[in-house]
Amino acid sequence: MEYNFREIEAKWQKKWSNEEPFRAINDSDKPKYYVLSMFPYPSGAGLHVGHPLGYIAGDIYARFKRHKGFNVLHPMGYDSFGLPAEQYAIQTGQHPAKTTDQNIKRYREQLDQLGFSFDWNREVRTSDPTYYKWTQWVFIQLYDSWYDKQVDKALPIQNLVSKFETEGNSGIDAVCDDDTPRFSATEWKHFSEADKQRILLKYRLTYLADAEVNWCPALGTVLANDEIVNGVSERGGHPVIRKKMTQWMMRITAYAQRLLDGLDTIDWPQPLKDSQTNWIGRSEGASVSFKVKSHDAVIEVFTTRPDTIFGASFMTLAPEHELVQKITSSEQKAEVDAYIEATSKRSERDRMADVKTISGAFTGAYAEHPFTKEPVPIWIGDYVLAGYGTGAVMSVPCGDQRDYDFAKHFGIDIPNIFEGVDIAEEAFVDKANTIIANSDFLNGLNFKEATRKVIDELEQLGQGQGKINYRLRDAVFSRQRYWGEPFPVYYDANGLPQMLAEEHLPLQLPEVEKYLPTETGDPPLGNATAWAWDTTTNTVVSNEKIDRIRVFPLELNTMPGWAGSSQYFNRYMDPKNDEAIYSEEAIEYWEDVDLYIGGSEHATGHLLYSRFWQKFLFDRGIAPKDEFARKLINQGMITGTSAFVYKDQNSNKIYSKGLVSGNKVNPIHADVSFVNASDELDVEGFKKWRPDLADAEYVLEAGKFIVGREVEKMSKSKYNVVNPDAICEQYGADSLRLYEMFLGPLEQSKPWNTAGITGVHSFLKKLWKLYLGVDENEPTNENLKTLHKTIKKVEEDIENFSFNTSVATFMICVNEITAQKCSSKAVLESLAILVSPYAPHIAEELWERMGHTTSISAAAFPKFEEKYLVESSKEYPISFNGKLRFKLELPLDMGKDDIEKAVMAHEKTHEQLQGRTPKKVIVVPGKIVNIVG
RNA sequence: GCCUCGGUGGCGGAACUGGUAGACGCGCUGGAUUCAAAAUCCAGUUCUUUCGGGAGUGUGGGUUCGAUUCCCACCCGAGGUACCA
Repeated sequence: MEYNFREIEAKWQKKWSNEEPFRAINDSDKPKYYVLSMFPYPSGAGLHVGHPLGYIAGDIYARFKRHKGFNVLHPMGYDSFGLPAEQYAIQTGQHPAKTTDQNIKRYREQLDQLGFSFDWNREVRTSDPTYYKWTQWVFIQLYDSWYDKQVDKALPIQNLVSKFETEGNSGIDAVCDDDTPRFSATEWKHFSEADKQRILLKYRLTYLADAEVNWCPALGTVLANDEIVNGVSERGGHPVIRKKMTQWMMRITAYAQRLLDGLDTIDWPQPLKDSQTNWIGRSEGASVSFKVKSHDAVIEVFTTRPDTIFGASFMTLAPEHELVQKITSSEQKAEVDAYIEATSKRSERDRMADVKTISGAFTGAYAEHPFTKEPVPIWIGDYVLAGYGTGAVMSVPCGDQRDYDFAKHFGIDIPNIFEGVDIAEEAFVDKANTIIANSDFLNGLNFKEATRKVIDELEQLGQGQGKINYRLRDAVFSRQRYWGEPFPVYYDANGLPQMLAEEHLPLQLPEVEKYLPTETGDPPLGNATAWAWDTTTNTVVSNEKIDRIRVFPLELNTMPGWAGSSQYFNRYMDPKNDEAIYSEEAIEYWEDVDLYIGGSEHATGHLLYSRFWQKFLFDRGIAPKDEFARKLINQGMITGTSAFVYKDQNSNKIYSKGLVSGNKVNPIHADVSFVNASDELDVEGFKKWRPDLADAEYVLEAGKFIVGREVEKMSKSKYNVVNPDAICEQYGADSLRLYEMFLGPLEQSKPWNTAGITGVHSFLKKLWKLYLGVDENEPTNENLKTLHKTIKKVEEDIENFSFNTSVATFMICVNEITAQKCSSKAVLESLAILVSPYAPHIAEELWERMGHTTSISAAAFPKFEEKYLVESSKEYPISFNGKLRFKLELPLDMGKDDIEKAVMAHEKTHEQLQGRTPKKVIVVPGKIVNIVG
């Protein structure tokens, strides 16, 4: 009886889809376990062999947990709003919903054929109105909240309004815009309704602001910082410029400290935590205000080195700093203007790429040093960023390399304020070894002491205080795109935003003729003819009806890609609930994700925003946990193994790899499907694929054409993409699952090489054969030893996410049991359960053939019993000076002294020693004997 | 530059708290079976060797009876980040 994987896999996939054994229930006596793999964006290209890696690992874990008696939630869905579908719509006119649907179908087929135990009843799609209703709902909750620093949490905005009514805002410590005015309760009461709304916008956790944003002209939208890589858009690699626009913003900065602190409470990979830490960029220091001489102005600076304040020999402002125009002297005006003009022409990318060139201009103005009262010249320079801190620095050339370089370049004084340090060549930046000198009351103090002291003194003067600064900026939440969640917002007669009431959600995406921005430069939703909100009927109506009395224009922007993915893990808990984002019972039961698996590329995007939303939901009592995922694993990338042929530059010859040397050649990618396990090229196939190279002369070696191989990212353009469909067709899903795991540690990146799959495939065939003559015989001790050794190792491996070593363990087990000619049902049943998380189809089939009528997925995991592994003797390695010389079988219960006697009496020991007396004999019972001397 | 992770046969990789380096698989070599091939099975496969042995986990040092494992310095590769004051 052959192992017919095609028949078996089709049979069980159908059965699982009909009988739904993986349906999770929200109420169970069993302990819960929530395994989640990051949901995919359904791209048109479908899955390649690298994509399922994390899904397979998650599926193995989910299946294992079911065997262990847990009620497992293991859902899957689609992050189905996004740019590619919209770009495609722009090109072809096809509605993104349509292409997205097609792509999802294709994804589902591919996922289904891999045998995942997803609970498809819980599928979510971010582009589905029943889903984005709740994305809009969370947005409204954010809008209706402010952040109270005193209790360090988000509170309802109504609570802030009552405070304003009784005490104004002077006693309130809130996260708000910098330009928020002070007002009393009486003043508040006299504000117009519109002014009240404007004030509240300065406090809301999502708010409208004129922000400097990253505008990508090619994509016609703004981008968040994490969507820009090396100064160009992450998608498409288009240039990005700075532009001031009115945008929805998320006040994520309110959570900066908690996002940092929370990292200590979750089991996430260190590199991921590090990149979030860097992204948040906390720095501790002081803010200092410098008075500007002969102007009524102060310059606020933030510094992490207030201890070096006596070394400040100039100040530098960002060219965009608002004071520049005001304080520049008439003599310097021409130079300053020219400099500002020049920097504004340089793109962000230029400025980033070129960090070597030092440039700047003197404003002609002077600040006053807070302590010495000496004049400090004020410069502008583009090395100071407008967007960080206050856009101004106190420049201490002896203590900061950039200030040092700037001072050297422009011939500015470099006073030395460090004890026993030479600054002739470079600045001294070593905080830990700093002793301050030439600094009045700070002399002789170290960094910590001096910092504390100077902050005290600044506070006395009223010119500064200790401050913590974060690099993290509030997140731009508007996108000028069509294919995203519409904001549940209309603009009233004052042009102020108003939220739709919860009961009118979802606000559905309108139909448009074109997916491009309008002629007037409005976002694509500006093309919609019916995109106005009638406040009497609470429906979307034609734009013609807009009267700004009852009918108002709706927001034209849509939400960014990360909106939908910031709460999907919670929505899975109760995905069909139409009354609430999820029921209280559901979230009380599932609480949070126990295991989250996904790529590390989401470190500063999805994973940071989701943590922010979760903390917010927690503050507002909507979620019971303030971190959504306890443990997270980043699966490594599967890279491709590209194949090359070598075309001679001077002739029409194409060389096999071994014949290249000495010839000038151009390597040309060959599609990996034409290459076999021994790196031989199917030349005829290749010629058909590349007709332009069909008439070339192919120079073979030993009758074969051998390709060169190189590991590269798996991509269409490198012709190294391997499709899982083809693998499933040829070897089956179980083989693919095993092989993906067998490649190496889950978290490492590793190259794909289809050739190796024959190993796991023949393992499955051997496994299958074992079950052809199952009998009721009692297992021997040897059988049980093999089995229990395997149970122990596999269980440990799964718990450590070391799936590659389990596969090796299965192979060893099957090899041993085959050699033992064991066909005992007791052993084989256990083995089938062990294998089933990895290769579920074959396991189900074998299980059924052994007479079971219920799914193996519900069977209890075999219990490991130590007693079968107890050995009576040990083959001791006997080494001399740490080098193994021979082995000696001795009883395990033999004592140290007896072992030494037995070893010393052995003839091979005498041979080794050749009459010498050993200096020392190390005996570690049960481990090793080492003879020294 | 900084942060993080990694470096072991021809290849992917294994080695628990320091204790027999190279498990398992691919590939390769030889053999069996076959008219032949596929498939399957058996044996071998770190390098070197005068067949006794010798060397060996990126490099150099250190700790130890003993180091792939711990410590120091360096080299290389991958990822992240970068005028962040």
